[in-house]
Amino acid sequence: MTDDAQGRPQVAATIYAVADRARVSIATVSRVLAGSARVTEATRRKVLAAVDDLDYLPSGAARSLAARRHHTLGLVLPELGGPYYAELLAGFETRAAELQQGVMLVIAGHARASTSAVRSLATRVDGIAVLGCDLEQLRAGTKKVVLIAGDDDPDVEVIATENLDSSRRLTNHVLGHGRSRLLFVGDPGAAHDVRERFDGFVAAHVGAGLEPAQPVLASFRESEGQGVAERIIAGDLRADALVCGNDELALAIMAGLLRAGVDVPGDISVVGWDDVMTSRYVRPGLTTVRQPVRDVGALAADRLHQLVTGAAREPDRHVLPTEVVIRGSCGCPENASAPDLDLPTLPHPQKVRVR
Amino acid sequence: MTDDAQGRPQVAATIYAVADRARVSIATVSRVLAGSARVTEATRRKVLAAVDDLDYLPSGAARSLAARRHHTLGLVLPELGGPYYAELLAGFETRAAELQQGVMLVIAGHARASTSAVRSLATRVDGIAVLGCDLEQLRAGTKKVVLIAGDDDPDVEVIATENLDSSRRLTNHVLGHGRSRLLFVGDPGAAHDVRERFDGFVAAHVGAGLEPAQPVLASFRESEGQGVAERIIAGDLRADALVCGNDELALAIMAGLLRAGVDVPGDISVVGWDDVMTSRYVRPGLTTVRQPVRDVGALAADRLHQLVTGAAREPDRHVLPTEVVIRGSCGCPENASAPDLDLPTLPHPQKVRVR
DNA sequence: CTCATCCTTGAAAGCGCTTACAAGATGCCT
DNA sequence: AGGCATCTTGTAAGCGCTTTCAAGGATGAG
Repeated sequence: MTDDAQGRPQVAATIYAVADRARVSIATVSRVLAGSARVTEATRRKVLAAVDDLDYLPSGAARSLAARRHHTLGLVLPELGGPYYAELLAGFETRAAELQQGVMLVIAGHARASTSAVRSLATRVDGIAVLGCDLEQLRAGTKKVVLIAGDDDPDVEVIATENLDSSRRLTNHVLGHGRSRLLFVGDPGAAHDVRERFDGFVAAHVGAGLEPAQPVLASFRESEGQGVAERIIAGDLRADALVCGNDELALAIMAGLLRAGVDVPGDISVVGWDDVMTSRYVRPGLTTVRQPVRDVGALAADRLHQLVTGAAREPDRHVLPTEVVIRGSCGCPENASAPDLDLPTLPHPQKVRVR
Repeated sequence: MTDDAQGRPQVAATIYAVADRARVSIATVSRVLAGSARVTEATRRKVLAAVDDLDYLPSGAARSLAARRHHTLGLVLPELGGPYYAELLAGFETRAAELQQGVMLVIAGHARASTSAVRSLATRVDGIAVLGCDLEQLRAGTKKVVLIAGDDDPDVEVIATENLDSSRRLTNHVLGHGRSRLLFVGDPGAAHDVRERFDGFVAAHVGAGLEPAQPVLASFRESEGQGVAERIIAGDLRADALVCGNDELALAIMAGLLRAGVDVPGDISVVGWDDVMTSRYVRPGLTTVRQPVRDVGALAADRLHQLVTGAAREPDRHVLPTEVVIRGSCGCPENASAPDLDLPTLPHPQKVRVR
């Protein structure tokens, strides 16, 4: 075994090399490294010294194979645009790290390629958390699964945020501004949580004795918001308030409207969902709904781990509360101090003078 | 072997079960699954049928152990706040997926816990890409390493974006607005790329025969920007232009300034770095520098894979070009059609009437 | 001093794959 | 028909660990 220019061995040391050097058996090395078994302090030190000398790093593959556990959790996300997914991922990773579990990420993107990606993911993790993707393929497997923001399913663990009621309250708030021609922008068929938001929109209308309009189908991208704004400006779509499925869409629409000289919220209210950073910075501030996204990620990792270790037996359903954040885009005075505005560490520019 | 309520086997099928069912040897199953070797069409179909019947999913651990390859790349990020890291990750994952490699993510966070996290990461991947974290521990290992946004190091692969020259140009642009008391906000000691941005700031001053001020130390968080804004308002800090290390900081400072009635860019110019979404939406639009973050991530995955497969032998250094994005916060008219403003798919609200 | 008891340590059997290597089957030519 | 090259398939030896089981040593009681 020769070393390279930097003087480090070309090939990684194995447990055998460590055992040899410490003059013990590989079983003892394994015990020391596992930390659990009873080993004399003297041998422990010998082994640790050898590990150190050789820069020994155990092979994860061999370990997983022998122990039948990967100590790794998988997360499948449809994309990584916007702060929503990043935040979720951060919560997931952080909790997983606390549980000493690694995290493998798959961005599902196009269904074709992702099927194989998810299958291959399943070969290297103990369990998988899935957001917004079809999991039919997983259903069949023996891996543990957690569905994030998925529909009710008694057979599967689900972590979701509250949508229906907050959407109803948000819609009611907009109606309370005297608006009567509201449009829901988003595709209720695209994801379960969007469906629930639309249902809340409908429920508020029904509660007020109004007829809800059909949803304006649009996916959650800024470019689509642009298109919606144009249709409104062109008179193609008539509304005095827009309840949007997420903030990106709402922001893009609002920007398009403002650019064309439409007064928001004077002529038309716009509200969103997610409370992204930009929503705090634009004028008028975007009224929206804040979800505990990080907590969702953390809880997903937590439950997945419990399912894997057997600490949890039955799949359960968890719904985390959300919070309506009132700013100016709905028609409220910008400096309204709604109770949910207190985010002490974040700036809430309110009486900004522009120009 | 009993099945559970849903009728799926409790324990995953192995290659032996598949071989038995297809009446072939495990070697043949392996060959069919690898897809490479020469196998009769008839046997191939038999095997594939058995695989299908049994819902066979190979064990990643066994596979990695036997083949001495994990087919997984690791990525170590310091955090996941803001769009920068998410974008990088997206580029990395996407490219890795194209190369049929899995991705394991570690958020380094606190050094203490992350040392063990990175060590354990190293046991399950073929190579590691690191951003902004100490890699002394990795240097010693036998794993391949790519440094993202790291300092020059002939021994290690480095992927970076151009900082010095674009920072010099950006600073010159601000100086061109007749500003003379510029402050750099950020901590050049915190990361190599911030150091380069500060160096560019200094270079521009030197080029103009001016004395550069000491940097205003601040980390890249909105809360710190708040503090800087307060110091300026209090007169604690005097400046007619702020060159900020990133957009979050610039946006928070600008918001704080505007809220206090300071005219941006009339009284004071503010520019940032990164071109985050919010920078396009705020008024005035934030003049900043756009980096090909996604490409950086993709290139990192690419090079790492090449290093692992041996397609690349020598560590190399890659510097990707950046682009100054002129908006209103530097003092330019908001509707200036600077050449780098053409982002056709993104809205650039320009003549927005607010209230 | 002897024997039972408790601890520490080692031997060895897998975990589920990949991959030389070898053997058998098939087809072609003379 | 026999001999040889070619192609397909099987045999078996690991890959580097964990973990059971058993052996040997140390310890204490009688």
